[in-house]
Amino acid sequence: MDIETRLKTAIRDALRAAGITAPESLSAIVLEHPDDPTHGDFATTIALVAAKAARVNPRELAGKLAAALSAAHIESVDRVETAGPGFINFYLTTGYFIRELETIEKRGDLYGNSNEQRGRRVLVEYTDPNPFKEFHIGHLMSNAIGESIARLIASQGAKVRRMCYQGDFGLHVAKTLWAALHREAVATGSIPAKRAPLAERIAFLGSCYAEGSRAYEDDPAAKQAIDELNKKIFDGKDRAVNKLYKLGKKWSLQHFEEIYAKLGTKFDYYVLESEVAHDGIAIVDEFLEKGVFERSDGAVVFHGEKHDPKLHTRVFINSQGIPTYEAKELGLNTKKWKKVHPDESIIITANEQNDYFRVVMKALELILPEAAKATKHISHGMLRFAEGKMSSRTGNVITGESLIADVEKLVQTKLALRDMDDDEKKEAAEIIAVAAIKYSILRQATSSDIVYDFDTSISFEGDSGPYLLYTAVRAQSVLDKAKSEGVKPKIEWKVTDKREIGLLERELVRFPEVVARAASEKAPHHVATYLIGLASLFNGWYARVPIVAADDPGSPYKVALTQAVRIVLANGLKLLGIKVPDRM
RNA sequence: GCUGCCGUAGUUCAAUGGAUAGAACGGAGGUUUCCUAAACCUUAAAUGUAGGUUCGAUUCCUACCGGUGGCACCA
Repeated sequence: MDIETRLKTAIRDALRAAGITAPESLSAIVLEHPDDPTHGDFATTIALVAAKAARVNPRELAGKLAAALSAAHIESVDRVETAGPGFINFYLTTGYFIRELETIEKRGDLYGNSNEQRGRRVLVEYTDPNPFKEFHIGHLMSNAIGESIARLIASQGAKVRRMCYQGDFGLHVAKTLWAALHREAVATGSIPAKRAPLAERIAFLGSCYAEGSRAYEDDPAAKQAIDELNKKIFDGKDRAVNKLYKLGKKWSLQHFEEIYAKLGTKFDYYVLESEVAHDGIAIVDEFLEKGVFERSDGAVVFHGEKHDPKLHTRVFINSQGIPTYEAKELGLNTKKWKKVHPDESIIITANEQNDYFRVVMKALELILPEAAKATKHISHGMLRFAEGKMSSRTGNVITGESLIADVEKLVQTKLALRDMDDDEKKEAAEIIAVAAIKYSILRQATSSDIVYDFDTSISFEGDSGPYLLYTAVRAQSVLDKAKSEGVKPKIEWKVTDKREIGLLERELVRFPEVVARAASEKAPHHVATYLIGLASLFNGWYARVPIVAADDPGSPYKVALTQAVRIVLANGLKLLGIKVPDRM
């Protein structure tokens, strides 16, 4: 039984003994860590909450409960005190912390994991870039958040599967291909050769998309031509169009694969929109007959507002018979259900899709209620410029790979003076750059926007990814020194020691609790916030205390503590999808 | 117009309804014969406005103000 369960059980027993109706579920008993360490390791406000119903003085009730809790001699609890208006504070024993430190060393890279979600199957869909369009920094955001949530859930014992849904169908493809064909026709540019570097071919597609989008909005003739081309692509009967379509798609997917590798994501499933489009139509047709969908102006629509006034009408099949994003979403989700049958199906997108998802999920609820029930849409904020929204339609975007490359260059200048060879520097620069970017995304709650500014968004100091890496690397170099000087880490504690369990030890042992919370709330920023606090405590301690000294009897313990810090930092960073370089 | 989300130091972010609102950057001042100064130490600085619920509100409710997203054939 863990310490929190022991405390909560004891609190419930004490309440009952005091003649107060105690909550049946332990989760209703709230334990917190006081901000001020002199208030103990755990505190509960149960006396404040229960006092009113019982019509007693909260301070008296707290005193009564504390006396009972004291008398109960809870394992690992040193003493119980009351404070303020009726707080009950618990102080843990030295032995508790020493045993936890031993657990860290013993469990190593498994420390922080649990079996809380064993047996559950969870599917996470994220990143979702579209072939023929750029992989922009919004996709970077979805990837960082999705990857971290996947790792967090897996750390709690669930079987996690990752899915990437890529939009290879739809108007954006027609716009891009139209511009490519148009350029050839008017001889203003030609399609790059196969031998051209991939980056050049991708840039070509991006500029075609921007050109096609402008034409679609400004030129009615072009709009008509693009709509017709969209139909041709969907029908798949025009050989020339098919050939160009397949080529562009291949380039895009190849390009995305390079980025996933750099970011450290491995998908279990790739689903293309073209694979679910026909299923989507079939579903909509079937439920059109059953009355879920209706015809309107030649299109097939779902009147969301008929089910919930907060919802609105959306088109599922347009008047040309082509399925929209909505119909494809239904095809995708029924496919997920058949293929993976998850207990929980998580979809991560930008929050501009919130209202869209509410409508589509309502439709799914009427079609496949079990699947709708298991599905959870998590949205993240937008990466935006101070001046406004980023849009690939206008070409006003920052691509994922250019951002990584720019940050890498900056990191290289900082590594210049280090005594490392070029390959080592290059490898470290890539790891550090990805860490800096991912951390800047994961440090805050996923729902809020990030206003992007290269100079301030990607930080190397203070509350940043590189700070965490630097701390982990520094801890490693202390461990290396200990090894070379023959100081072996040893967790030992004698009653006669004058040392005290410090803030560093107290913070270290809270890691599993933080991970559990981050996993259940699907909120990676809890891990990020925790790691910064831990790193800061370690750095402060490091600056004050010499760790490695052969003639210091306390040295083996301090080396062991350093090792525990290194383990927890590395494990936490891994949950954020961040690797630690050997040196930096 | 209807509707969703968000307003915390100069700036970017934290804070399961609890004790003195916590960091980072930037500002001011300091630390390197010693394990990586991408570090450390000291210091000034904040809950949009008005009500309400509560023993207790940054957190919940209402209104207003400001920002941002969505609202029919894009994704």
